[in-house]
Amino acid sequence: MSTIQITLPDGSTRDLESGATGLDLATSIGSRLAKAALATVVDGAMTDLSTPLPSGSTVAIVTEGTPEGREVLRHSTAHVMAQAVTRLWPGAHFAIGPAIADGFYYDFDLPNGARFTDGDMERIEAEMRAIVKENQPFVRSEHSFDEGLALFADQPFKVEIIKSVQEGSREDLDEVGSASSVSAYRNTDSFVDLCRGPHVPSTGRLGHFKLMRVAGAYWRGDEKRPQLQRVYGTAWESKTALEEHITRLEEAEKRDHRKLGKELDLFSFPTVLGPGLSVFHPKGGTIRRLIEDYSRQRHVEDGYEFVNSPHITKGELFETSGHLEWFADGMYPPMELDEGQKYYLKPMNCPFHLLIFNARPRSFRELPLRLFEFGTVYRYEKSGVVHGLTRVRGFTQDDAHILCTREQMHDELISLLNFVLDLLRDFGLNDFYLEISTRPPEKAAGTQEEWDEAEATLTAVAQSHGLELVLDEGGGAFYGPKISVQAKDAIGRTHQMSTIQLDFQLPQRFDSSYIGSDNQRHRPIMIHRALFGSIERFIAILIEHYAGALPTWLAPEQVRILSVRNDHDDYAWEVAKTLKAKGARVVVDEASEPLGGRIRRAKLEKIPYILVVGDDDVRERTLGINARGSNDPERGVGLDEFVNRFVDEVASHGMPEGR
RNA sequence: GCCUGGGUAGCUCAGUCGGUAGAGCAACGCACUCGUAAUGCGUAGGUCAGGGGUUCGAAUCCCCUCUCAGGCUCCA
Repeated sequence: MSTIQITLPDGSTRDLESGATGLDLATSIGSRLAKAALATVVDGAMTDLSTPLPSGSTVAIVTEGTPEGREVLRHSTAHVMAQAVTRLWPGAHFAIGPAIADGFYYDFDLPNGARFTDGDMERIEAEMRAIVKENQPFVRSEHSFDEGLALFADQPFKVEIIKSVQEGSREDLDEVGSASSVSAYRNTDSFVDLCRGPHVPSTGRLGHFKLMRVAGAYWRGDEKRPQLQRVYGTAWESKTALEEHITRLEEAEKRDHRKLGKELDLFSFPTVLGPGLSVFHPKGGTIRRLIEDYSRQRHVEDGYEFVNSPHITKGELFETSGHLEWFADGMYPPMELDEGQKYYLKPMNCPFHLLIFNARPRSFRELPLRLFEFGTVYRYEKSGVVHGLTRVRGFTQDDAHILCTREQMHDELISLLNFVLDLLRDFGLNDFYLEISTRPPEKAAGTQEEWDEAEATLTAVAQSHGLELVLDEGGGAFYGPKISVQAKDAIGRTHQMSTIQLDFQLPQRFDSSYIGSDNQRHRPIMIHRALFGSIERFIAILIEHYAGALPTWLAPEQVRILSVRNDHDDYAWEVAKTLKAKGARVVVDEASEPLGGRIRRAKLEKIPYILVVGDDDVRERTLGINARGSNDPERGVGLDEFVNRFVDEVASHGMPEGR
């Protein structure tokens, strides 16, 4: 018997009998590894544990609990679900079933137009558990295209995939395995699925899964093609990992800004207004005012000019800008006046800012001109897409347009990105990465040099911040490249925050120009930028980031003072007066009901500081401090000491020290 | 826009087989005056999302509309 030599990831080598598989390799290393093994990576490509290893290859064992291991496990679980569905609904067609973040899905088309209901989830799960118990093997086979078409003759979606690969489409290569043949995995005589693999050795290796929901999904993601039913599930390597995942979902749900917005009385969506239209209540309005005030202050410091524009305009403006040509679907239909004049609600502020620029001849000496506005815009989002404050039909952008010369573009972008990151950090968002969208391959406004310079500058600036940079090749709009700042929140979700977009197009459409030092007219470059994106969305992200416990400087109510008995009320009001003189937002809650109940209510409202004043405090001019996040009140703190602490914390944008 | 599931008091929810509407919290009133996460008693609060239908009788069954949630598509 000949032997083969295998190199392990650590560089060591092992000799195995010819024909040895990944499982043999794992077994030769240790029984625990063999038990945890799910698949192998042979020279960088994932294969099944049962595939014979080629001599001289470098092999890594994929184990449970690793990202690759989970992917294999989830993908295999998707197959089990497809089998379960075909058992329960004979004749069901299945389309595509990949592993995704935290789980998997599979798309189905049930016979006779049948639909899944929520109650079916349990039935399918039970059938899946039976399949797991049967410990069916995953057996790989390779076929020619014709064999593949015959094998899946009763599965039209699979046939379509095979045919499209056969015709040279690369889109479905991942499903099939290669451009010259198709691979399939068989679990039983009656269930086989087209698949690239790899899979776990047998269904007995699975089991820690849960079906989450059913949803409609278009075949091929195309709105015009039939809608299939997608079943989502989550799957993990152990019961503990599954439970932890469920707990994380519950945690995210607790942070949901729509839920907290209601509980904390910040904003609402009165149904009489229509979908995607919000009202801010006093507390939410306070948060909003604080965010806007701070933003205004920073913009003044950074050399922005404040402008203002109306919410409606004649259609001509958006004809000039091109919005009516390209973006009409996203706009509210026009209001038509008696004379036939059409007025539109504005979906964007940029054309107005260009009118301001164009209002009189501009000199190069005025550039860069930075025009800022909290501009409220209206977009007719499709009814199914509105979501809390993050996707609405009426919202306010912290919108600015910078008009500058091409020579100024570089420095302007550098200072702009610094400004953005600095501002976001002031709100406690610290974990960023950047995404750069570059020149689209087909048509693009502006010269190649302008694009190159803009892209190089954006890249250099991003790198100078040491931030992770994701390239969105060719993803820019035709009128200019874009950089967007993605921020990770406290539980690791990413949100698109700021966008900085260069525009080589709009100044041309509006025939904007400035007079250069050469006494000639020149076309300015325009930079669109919104740092919060929209204030509504930014508030939503902050609420979720902080789980509603906003830092003291942003808390609508910062301090609540509770008197122990009514004869402490006067002192409570005196403390309130002292704090208000320092700008604090304070409420006094007099002793009309027991202290415990008042403490509880204030805690539920996530107020940063609850101050309790009783006999000792009136006598000594002190306070009892119950800070948010703490269940261990501090007694006998001097009033002046607290005031200083509070003022420092607000100035530094800090949080209460909940011990 | 499409698919699936919802909509009962301000909030969170219960409501059996189709038989005439319930709880807790919040609100309001009275009493209680208390040192760190729920004081007690009482009062009031409903077009069961809206409209239509079936029925002796509808929160409950059927249809339409509105709206919300989760997805899909979309997000220049």
